[in-house]
Amino acid sequence: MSAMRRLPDEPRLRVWRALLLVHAGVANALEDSLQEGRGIPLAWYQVLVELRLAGGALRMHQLADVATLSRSGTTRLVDRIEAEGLVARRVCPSDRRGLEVVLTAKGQEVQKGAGPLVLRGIQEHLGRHLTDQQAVALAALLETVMEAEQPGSAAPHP
Amino acid sequence: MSAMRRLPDEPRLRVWRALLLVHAGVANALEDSLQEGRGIPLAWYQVLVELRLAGGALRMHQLADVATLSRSGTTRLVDRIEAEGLVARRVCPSDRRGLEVVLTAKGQEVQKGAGPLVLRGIQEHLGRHLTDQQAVALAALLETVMEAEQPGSAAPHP
DNA sequence: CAAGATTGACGGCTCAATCTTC
DNA sequence: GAAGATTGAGCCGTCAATCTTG
Repeated sequence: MSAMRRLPDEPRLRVWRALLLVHAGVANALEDSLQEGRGIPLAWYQVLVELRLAGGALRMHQLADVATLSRSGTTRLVDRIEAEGLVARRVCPSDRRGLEVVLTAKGQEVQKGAGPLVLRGIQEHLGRHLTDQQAVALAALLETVMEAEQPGSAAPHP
Repeated sequence: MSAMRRLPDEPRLRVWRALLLVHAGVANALEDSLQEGRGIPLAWYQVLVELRLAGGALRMHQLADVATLSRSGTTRLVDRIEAEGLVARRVCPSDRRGLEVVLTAKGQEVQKGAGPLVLRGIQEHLGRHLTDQQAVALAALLETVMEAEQPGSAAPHP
């Protein structure tokens, strides 16, 4: 074999390297699947999901946080999704500076329709290679890091 | 508390959600650290590391693979890094269609200098929250998925 | 004609500056 | 004046088309 490449021995370096590759692989797969199946990018689906998880509405800056996007990036993203009628902007009743982004009926429909595609993609490119026990362990480990880095992102298990 | 958000119960969904957030957090941290400390983007560092792991040189399309980037994206990325003198293009001796990207002395120097910053960033935003045992377990789980999805990416433990 | 790499056109994101409301 | 959101300029990535070599 000619192309022998060394891997880092340090476990934390191995974690980061594997995290990069797995993330890229799954993200690309979901991107393609959603684009082909529903004609929307993964970022749109993530917005729709976050809105549903939040109960239907989020402020712009909250959406920016959960989407790990800048404020301006969120503005432009919501512009595009709104142009397709999947979400709508409403002035925030309690603070007239702010805007609420709300799911439209069409948005809920698209989100529900896209859900199975995303589930299948995750299963195909991630879950399939793990036993149930391994999946639980992996989720717990990643959530340990997530919670430590982003306290208040969400309660572990409501 | 008002902003109560639900989390998915399905372990594989939890894995994907946590993977997204952890990846974004660490990537942003490393990006900032490298930009401030060495004046280079994370993508540049990754190219330098991949070249070193490969023994000093890679073909353009090989670099595209390990960097999970398109061919054209790799062309432009190497353009910028080459303009700063960290890598150089050499015509491939065995196949005159191809180009080899090689580390320059300056590139090796920058890579060596940036290494500790990256290590510290990974430790700070990822490793710190895990015991040694957990880090090993997490690396093993992610590598299980990585190997299954990208056979030949590299041997697990040479 | 297939493979390797590059170029042009374009989409999407970020930073800094701006406007509005608290 | 600070926070919420938007806009303009610019960087970085992709896709499709192109050029060169096998």
